[in-house]
Amino acid sequence: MLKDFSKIETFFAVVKEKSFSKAAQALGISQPAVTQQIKNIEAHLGAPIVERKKNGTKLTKEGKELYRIAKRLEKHIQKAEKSLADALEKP
Amino acid sequence: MLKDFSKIETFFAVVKEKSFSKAAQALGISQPAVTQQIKNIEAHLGAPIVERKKNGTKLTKEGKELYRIAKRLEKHIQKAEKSLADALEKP
DNA sequence: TAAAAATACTCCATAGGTATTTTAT
DNA sequence: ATAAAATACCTATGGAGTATTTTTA
Repeated sequence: MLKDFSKIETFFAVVKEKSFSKAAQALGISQPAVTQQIKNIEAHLGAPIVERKKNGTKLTKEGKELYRIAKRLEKHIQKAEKSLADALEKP
Repeated sequence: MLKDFSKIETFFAVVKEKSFSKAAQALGISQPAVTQQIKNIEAHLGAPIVERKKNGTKLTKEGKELYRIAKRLEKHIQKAEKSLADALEKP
């Protein structure tokens, strides 16, 4: 699941924007695409991760756990990407 | 790049098996699929990562760097997956 | 009733398959 | 000569788009 991290970034955008449509705008994709990716994640986890409200979205308990864990992993990925870039571009 | 880690796992299989066709067998996919994924990675990095020999494969300098960095990241991903599973299944 | 999300399709890109050719020992 | 990788081609799946309908504050 966390292996295809690009889907998780859609989730991050939803959390940040507190809205599916604003997340879509921020990501430059359509709102249904955001809906679909969030649904994919929820199907995979077997639990809803965000409550959809008209005024905004709110994370469920599971959503909060995912956020916490995925944010931590994101840092490691970024560090690894940087290590790789350094290793390949320096010599 | 490291965000879609499943491709990297094909690379790991090639390293472990020292062969594209054996890696394919181990992964349950075809040999051309392995070739394609390795080529994708090489195109992305702008450098070859494995030398293809009839008797076996050998990592290039860049391949060794990728291996080292990706293996490290793999541990973090596994830890994150476990944390997630624990967080969702325990309550 | 007016926004935001969900649904229903359609389309396209990419991953993977089979068959075959090329390469290196 | 033979085993392994590359190439050529085809297919299918999944991600994303547009249009529309359903929610909920």
